[in-house]
Amino acid sequence: MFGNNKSILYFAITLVSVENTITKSSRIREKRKSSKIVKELNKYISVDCVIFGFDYDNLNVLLVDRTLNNDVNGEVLFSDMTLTGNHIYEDEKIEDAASRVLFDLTGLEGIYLEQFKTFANPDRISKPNDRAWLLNDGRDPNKRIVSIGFFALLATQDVTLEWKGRNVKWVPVNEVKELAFDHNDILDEALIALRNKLLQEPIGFELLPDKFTLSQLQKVYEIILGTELDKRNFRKKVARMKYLIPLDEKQKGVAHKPARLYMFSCDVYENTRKDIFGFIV
Amino acid sequence: MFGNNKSILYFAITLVSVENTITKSSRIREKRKSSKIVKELNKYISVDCVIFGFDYDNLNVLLVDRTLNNDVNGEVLFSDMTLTGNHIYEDEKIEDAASRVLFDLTGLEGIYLEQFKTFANPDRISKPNDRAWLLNDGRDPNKRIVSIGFFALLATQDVTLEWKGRNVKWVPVNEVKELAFDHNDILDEALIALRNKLLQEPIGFELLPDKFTLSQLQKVYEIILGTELDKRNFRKKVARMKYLIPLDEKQKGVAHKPARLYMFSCDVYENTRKDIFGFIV
DNA sequence: AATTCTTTGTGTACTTTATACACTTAAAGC
DNA sequence: GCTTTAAGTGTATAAAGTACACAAAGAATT
Repeated sequence: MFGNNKSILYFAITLVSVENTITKSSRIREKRKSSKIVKELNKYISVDCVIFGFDYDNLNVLLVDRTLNNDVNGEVLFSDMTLTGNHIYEDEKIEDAASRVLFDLTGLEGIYLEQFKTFANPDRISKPNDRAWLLNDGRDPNKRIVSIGFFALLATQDVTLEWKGRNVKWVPVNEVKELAFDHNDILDEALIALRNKLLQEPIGFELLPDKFTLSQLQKVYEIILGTELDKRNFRKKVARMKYLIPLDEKQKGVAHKPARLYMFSCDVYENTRKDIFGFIV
Repeated sequence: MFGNNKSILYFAITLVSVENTITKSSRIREKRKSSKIVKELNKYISVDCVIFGFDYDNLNVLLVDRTLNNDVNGEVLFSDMTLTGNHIYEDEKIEDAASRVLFDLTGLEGIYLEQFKTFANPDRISKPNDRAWLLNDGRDPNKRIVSIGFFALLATQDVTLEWKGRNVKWVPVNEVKELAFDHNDILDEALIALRNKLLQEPIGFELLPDKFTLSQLQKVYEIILGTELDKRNFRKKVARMKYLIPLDEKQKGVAHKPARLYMFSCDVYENTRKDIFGFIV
């Protein structure tokens, strides 16, 4: 019934019609006008977004500067970084809150976003800096805050960072220092979830531009899984994945033999995917 | 670095010493005295436990009867079922809250429990019955409640249900009718998470008694994955899993050839597991 | 125009795993 | 001792995993 069914349904797609049928998971990356209606924020529920960005060399995570100044003399009391996140509006779905955080930072919509874990232990706001930060912000550090963790995947070159006022930047995940609150834990769990997902479903392309080369895709796997892969074997493997559509188009402006470009076809994937596979079947 | 390393570390374990080194994931199923200190419950955060129980024929889920009577004449206003769950105490970790719910219902500790998803959308308490139920209970149905979903795995025969006052029972997952709140959604997501996990890591034995036969283990996979497996191929596959330890002991009291019993060795598993495996490596 | 540099793109032999398939054996109940 | 029931085992074929090396394409340099 499940299992590795070899005679799977397979939709033939000609190279001519490819551009029409291919989207990033049927969602489109585009800008929109911010049409946020100001409503009341829920004080107890927040979403934290671990926004991963790939730049061909590193897996990066988007971090926000958190600097607390002395009210009187302006002296810097401490300065560190946090993951991106926000409290949710009272009538807002949590997925929408995560999309909103992402949109406010990147101006992008429709990018890959997945809930991976929730953090709600009573001691998650216990460090002095965290308490001082919340107090300064008029919040009660003794109240438990539930943080629902999402991770997002995008190509760094697809995004021009825009966050009014606060400093936000890409940091390679293996260069991340001590973060605010329990954000190191959240990042660690996001990485675990990302690795698992990457081994389970074809989401590697979400970290690349719409058109990508096989070497770029291979690099995604190598960097995130921390392993080296053989080029020929990797290509043999992806050749079996009919949803990776070769285009009649090549890389431009590279000082070497230009590679063929590929796209991911969500349609083909949905129609050819095996139900489940892994440990036993 | 990762990948399918064939020369994996392997601890030889003789049949003589097996009983000492084998536990259910190093945790012990035992009873304890309830030592709950009554503290304040957080009104906004709850845990819902999808408690799965396997009985060799079905995958069951533990459900609680929810009947609302008219205060005046005692007439039954409605009667349906819910998943098991509770709000958390103000100083309690969410994993501890889930363990507590489980312990209160089953008297068991140390059983497999995993956070799988959080449910917090604003419309999750919108059905009239749900609102009436909360009102009757002195709670505000307009306040958003975050529910952190956990699933638990156990063998139904390991547990004698004990919940003072309220009716609680095992229901086969494919016979579950409409549940309270968004509990059908939660159950569906728990099933998806269970299937994924079952294909990813050896947790099937968590649904069986400590000592089990290979046919019982096979049945776990068949029922949960909804597929039929070939007996010889299944055994060939588990023969490679060194953490399934054959015992010098056989089934008793069965009207046919008794099967050899096996145990899961958490030690061997931890020492021989490949780091990650699946889609690409 | 020729040379260098860099990355692309391809094939084969071997090993391991997956799949399909049927009969004998052990114990209990009658 | 005969029947019933599930346990336990092997082989042949197909598919996938793994290890490994060199020619070709374009850009940059001389």
